[in-house]
Amino acid sequence: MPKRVNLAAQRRTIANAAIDVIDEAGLDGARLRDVARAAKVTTGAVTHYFDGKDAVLEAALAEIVRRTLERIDAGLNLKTPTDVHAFIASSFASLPIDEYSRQEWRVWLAFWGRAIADGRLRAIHRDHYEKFVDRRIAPLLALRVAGPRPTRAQLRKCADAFVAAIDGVGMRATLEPELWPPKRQRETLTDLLLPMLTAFANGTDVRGPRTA
Amino acid sequence: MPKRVNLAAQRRTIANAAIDVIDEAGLDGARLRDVARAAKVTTGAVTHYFDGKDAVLEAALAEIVRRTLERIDAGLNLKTPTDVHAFIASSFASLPIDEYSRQEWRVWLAFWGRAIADGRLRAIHRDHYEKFVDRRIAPLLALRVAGPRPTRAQLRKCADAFVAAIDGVGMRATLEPELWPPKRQRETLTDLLLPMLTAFANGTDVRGPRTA
Amino acid sequence: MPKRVNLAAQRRTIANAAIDVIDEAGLDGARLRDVARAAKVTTGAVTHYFDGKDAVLEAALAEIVRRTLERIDAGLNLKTPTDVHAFIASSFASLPIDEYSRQEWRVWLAFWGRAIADGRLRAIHRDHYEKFVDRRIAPLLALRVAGPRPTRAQLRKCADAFVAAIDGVGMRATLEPELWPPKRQRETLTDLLLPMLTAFANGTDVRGPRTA
Amino acid sequence: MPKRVNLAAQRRTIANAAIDVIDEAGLDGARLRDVARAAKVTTGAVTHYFDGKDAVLEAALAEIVRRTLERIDAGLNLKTPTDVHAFIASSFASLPIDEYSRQEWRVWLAFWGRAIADGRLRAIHRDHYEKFVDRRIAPLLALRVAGPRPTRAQLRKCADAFVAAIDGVGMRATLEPELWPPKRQRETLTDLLLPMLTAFANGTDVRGPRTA
DNA sequence: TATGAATGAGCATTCATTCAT
DNA sequence: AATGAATGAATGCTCATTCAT
Repeated sequence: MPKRVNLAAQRRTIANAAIDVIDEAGLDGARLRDVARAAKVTTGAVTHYFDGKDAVLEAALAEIVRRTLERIDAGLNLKTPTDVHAFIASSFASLPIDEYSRQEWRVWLAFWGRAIADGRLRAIHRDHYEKFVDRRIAPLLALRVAGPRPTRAQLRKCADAFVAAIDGVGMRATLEPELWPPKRQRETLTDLLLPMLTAFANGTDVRGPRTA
Repeated sequence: MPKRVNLAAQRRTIANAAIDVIDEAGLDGARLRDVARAAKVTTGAVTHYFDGKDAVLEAALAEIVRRTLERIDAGLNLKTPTDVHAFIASSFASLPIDEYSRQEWRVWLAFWGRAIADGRLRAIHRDHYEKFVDRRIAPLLALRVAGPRPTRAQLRKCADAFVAAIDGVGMRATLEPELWPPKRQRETLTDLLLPMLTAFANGTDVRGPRTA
Repeated sequence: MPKRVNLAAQRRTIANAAIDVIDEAGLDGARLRDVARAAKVTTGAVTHYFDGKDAVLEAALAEIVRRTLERIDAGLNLKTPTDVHAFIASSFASLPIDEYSRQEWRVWLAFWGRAIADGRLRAIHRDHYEKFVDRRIAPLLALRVAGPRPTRAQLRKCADAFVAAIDGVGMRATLEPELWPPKRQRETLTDLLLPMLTAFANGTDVRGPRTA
Repeated sequence: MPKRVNLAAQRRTIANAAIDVIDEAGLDGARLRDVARAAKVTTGAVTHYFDGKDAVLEAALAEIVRRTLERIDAGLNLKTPTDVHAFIASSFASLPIDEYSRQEWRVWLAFWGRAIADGRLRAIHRDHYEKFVDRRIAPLLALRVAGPRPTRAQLRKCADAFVAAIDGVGMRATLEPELWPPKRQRETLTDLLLPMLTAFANGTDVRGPRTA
């Protein structure tokens, strides 16, 4: 009988190796040979487990997404934040604040440009944002201490804004890491979110004031 | 007497052609041959006016940056917004809300991934953000209707948050254009900026509340 | 006690599978993996029963030759044709006139090009023609109704011409199947053979008339 | 101004080089690198003049066809054969009787197997046979010394048989060159064609005898 | 005996760059 | 100044073969 291998595990190993290579060489500079070497397999093995280079890159992106969501879940499952400051603090884990998360951001960001033109990558992106937003709905709802219960649409809009703030700060910090230490990231994100979330928590986020 | 050609103009033509090609084929898929064809010159001409492919891409990015800033200046020079709503409205021009700005965003975004590893591109990026933030300082200051005059650091922080909000929304809208029509972009950006800028305008943006 | 498998049968199964694969993908496009799949065995089994790809192809060619001769024998053993028309009619079975024989011709023809440079394949070819010609000697002799008994050399020459006619028609029909339905094949072959065989039967095929 | 090259001539040079390589290594063993070397250009040049390997092989086949027809025309243009023996003798030039024609036959034959599955190659083949047959119509007609003027269909059938005879003999001689010296080829072809063409010349080739 | 995962050499192909004109 | 033919290094991919199980 031939050697029995864990197919999924091998694929995962290669995907993780691909992430390292992409981080070092960029999405363009990533060669299958280097991915193979990083995964300690041969080039033939890589094409054995994947249909080709595109499939490997796709798997790498999917792995990045998986990691990102895993981290959010880990933080959120611990305990649902009950006040605005705790909520904001829980989002810091989504920023590029340590070497591990910085790598994820670098690779994540490297895929953006390609996702524009690549339908499969775009689908993964979209899926990611959908889940990313979804997991914030419940915690956001828990923040509301006054005013009417927000509609699902309102929650979603609030989550959209929240996600945009993280992306905006995280992107900038990824591109200018030496100028954006964790402290600056946290402060900027707080500046952006605190007013909005406070208003949301108090139920004063209605459109009323804006048009009034 | 040799033919006198407008060197700068030719370089600009090629850079613009490069933008179109990058938009269509992606940063990786962009071939110098196609850039040449799009600029209606020969491949030889491209390498004649530029040191190589990297230089062409660099010029394309610089051109994107130039266009972006030009648009901001055009909007801001018209008249400095005097209230928060007007200020936010003036920022809408920075979002991917028409085909022209969408192309800029697509190409701009395509460069992010490469800028991480490429020092020259990163320098252009950094330069862009510096200018982008700088131009917001004065208009922001003009918003302040109450409270003490903000320090330069405070202004900069506020501008940072402002820029992050635009980037966060613009990025998402660029990757999911069909899900993010201009209206949704404007609303999300307003949700994010209105509370913060209102607080800033009223001078209630002090850190006090946070530590209290 | 180890499992007793019918070695020859397994080899035959694989060779037949190879024929199908060659017919579909061509001699170059034929991959050992596909042969294995077609034979419902693993790639390992194929290399277990054969020394390598060349050996498999060789076996496929040998099988084709075996089939071809088998058909001739089947037709000829039935009864030796006693007149020229019957003789010609008996040769129709060697043409690509049904899907079964068409496949044989396609594969047979695919090997010609490779046999030129490959000694082992060439040997099989040569062997085939030797047998193919041999089996025609007796039937040809039976046709002779007048004139002196032909020498073995004369018989062989006549058989050579006969075989060439079949090959010429069969090849053309294999390459242009839609233009060469069975009827056209039979007619062309008859046009070619009837005058020659009639002369042979009557003993008027001597070189004499030509020099006379 | 850049160097002006004769595009067609370069393509022809490469096609001829491809013929040599195919003859030596077989259709499968033919590597683009070797074609390039044989043509004294680089691999890049080969793909510059052709779309890819398939296009090179196609050009090689087309060149073989061109050469073959050219030879026929050369022989036929000299003077139209006026008797059967002269006609048959003129066809000897189509057999693999010298090293030059032998190479053509080897390469020509190598393409048969692939043409079965490749539409583009098949088209070239078909075209070849069409022209090959066409050029025989007039000379055949000139042979007719008695009987009614043959119809175009009759002529075509006769030409078909003629071509099949050449192919049958040429193929066999190509695969067994040491057994088929020019003399044997000529004799076999004569054995096959003389009775048929004599009947045709005398107008006794009617179907009558066959059904009678 | 039989498996099929893994190997890795070999291939076509792409494309920035060069340079004779 | 401008051309575009030619270069050739570099890469993804294929697939016969090997071999631990």
